[in-house]
Amino acid sequence: MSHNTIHWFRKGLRLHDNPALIAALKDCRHIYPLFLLDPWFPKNTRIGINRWRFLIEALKDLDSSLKKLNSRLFVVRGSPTEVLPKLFKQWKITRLTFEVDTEPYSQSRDKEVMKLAKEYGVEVTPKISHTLYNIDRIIDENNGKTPMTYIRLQSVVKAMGHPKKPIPAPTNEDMRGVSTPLSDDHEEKFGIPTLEDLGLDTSSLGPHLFPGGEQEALRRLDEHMERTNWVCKFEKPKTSPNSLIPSTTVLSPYVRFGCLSARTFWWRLADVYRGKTHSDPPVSLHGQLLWREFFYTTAVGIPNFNKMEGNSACVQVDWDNNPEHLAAWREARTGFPFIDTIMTQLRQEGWIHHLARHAVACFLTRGDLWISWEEGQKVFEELLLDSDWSLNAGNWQWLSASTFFHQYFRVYSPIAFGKKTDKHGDYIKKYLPVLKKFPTEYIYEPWKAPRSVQERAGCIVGKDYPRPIVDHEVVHKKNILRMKAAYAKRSPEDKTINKGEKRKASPSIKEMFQKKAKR
DNA sequence: GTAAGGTTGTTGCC
DNA sequence: GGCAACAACCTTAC
Repeated sequence: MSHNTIHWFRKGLRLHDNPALIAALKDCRHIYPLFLLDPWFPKNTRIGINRWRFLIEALKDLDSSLKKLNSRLFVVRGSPTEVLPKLFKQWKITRLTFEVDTEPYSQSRDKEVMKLAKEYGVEVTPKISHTLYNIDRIIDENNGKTPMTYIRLQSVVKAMGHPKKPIPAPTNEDMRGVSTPLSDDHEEKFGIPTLEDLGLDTSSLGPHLFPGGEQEALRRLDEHMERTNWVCKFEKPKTSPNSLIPSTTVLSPYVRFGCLSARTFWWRLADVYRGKTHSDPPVSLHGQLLWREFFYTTAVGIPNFNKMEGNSACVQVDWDNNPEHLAAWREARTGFPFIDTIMTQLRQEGWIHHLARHAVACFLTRGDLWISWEEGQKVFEELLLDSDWSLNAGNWQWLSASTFFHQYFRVYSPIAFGKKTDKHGDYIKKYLPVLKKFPTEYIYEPWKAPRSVQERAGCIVGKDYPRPIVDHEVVHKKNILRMKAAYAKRSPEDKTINKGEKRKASPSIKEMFQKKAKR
């Protein structure tokens, strides 16, 4: 049978290692590569302007790659459950393919869509390619329990064998006998909108440091993989949070949108490692991909993963409600130059180093301001190009010592931490020009500078740059005691998500489909 | 029940 | 630059 197929792009904005797309082209007459601008996302999540730009660029790149295969991308605005049935009818669709997405909204959306597809007699083929492994299987292989430590996850996936090898992008050979019906008004009806078309305010767009798209992703991957010595020696904790040129790969935004396949990344690293001495997980680059896998797994296994309440793995903390402090943190005016610099870089450029994320996350939550990690999660969701539902929630829980990480007495100093890798404060001077003339001695704590020094630097603390909003020395000690109290309140059954019976079986979309297909 | 280990803390001393 | 002390959490493995 010759199918009319929609391949629905959501994440996975790429042609390489895209098994659902390859499946779409099999026994296919007409292929419709589709992207839906689902209003649910801007309504229920935060998408900053830099993230929008990255997405639009990724779509443009996809369209240009599809053109080379004599196809095009169809961009349609509207909710999937409304748009897809119309397209099923209009295009006489018999098959729908897409990449599995484990986020809660995606899961419920896809279940609805699969129900509709059945009504319309459309066959559905979901494929796993966003993660290294089938996340449901990781939990199954761990006796139905969510792995709560990285070491546990490592031993589970080790027993599962290597991640699958990536598959190549479709070629003109794969496209033989397959066509995309295009109308003369394709651009008007299905073209990729500009940021202006979407009614977005582009005045706060930052410098264009990380253009979106698969081609850019693969180019950057090649560039980094050529640095074999650097790749083999990579140890995450030893990279610098405040170097002027990123000390890590910054491939995360590309992996987030699926412009780069995690499996492609994994196997390219394996090629570099082969026959050489190299670092290992958790600190190696392979280790970083496994951290991603870890948080994807816990996000599936732990209900209410992006919240404190109703999240049984999460320590329940009496966080303060302090809108002034929250705004100061978000808007880079805490009075701590290291913190304000990181928040400035985040807002302008959409990326900050992992350890810089640690510093500002600790500061907002258990370190200084005692504000809920959920508030920080919202800000990162908006501003980080690589912000991802599972990873964002997981890392905020980690840093706030709410879940996974429990050594709450280890507190980052907003003054000392940055000095380790940037003694002179060059990073601060780059992003906070108001402090540019401050002598090195006071760059991390300008409020300590004598008045004459402040005057010479052309920056009076309290007037041109804020005074620190808290006394770190006092407040961090107090907060350690508050954490101690929060931990003491935990009842024994709070202490582990896996106490009691196994996680009730909730079959993945792929498994549901397989079960249906067998009938 | 206990010991070991946990990506990535800070300070002060040598 | 290395090391101990600081205070002491959790999960896992035995």
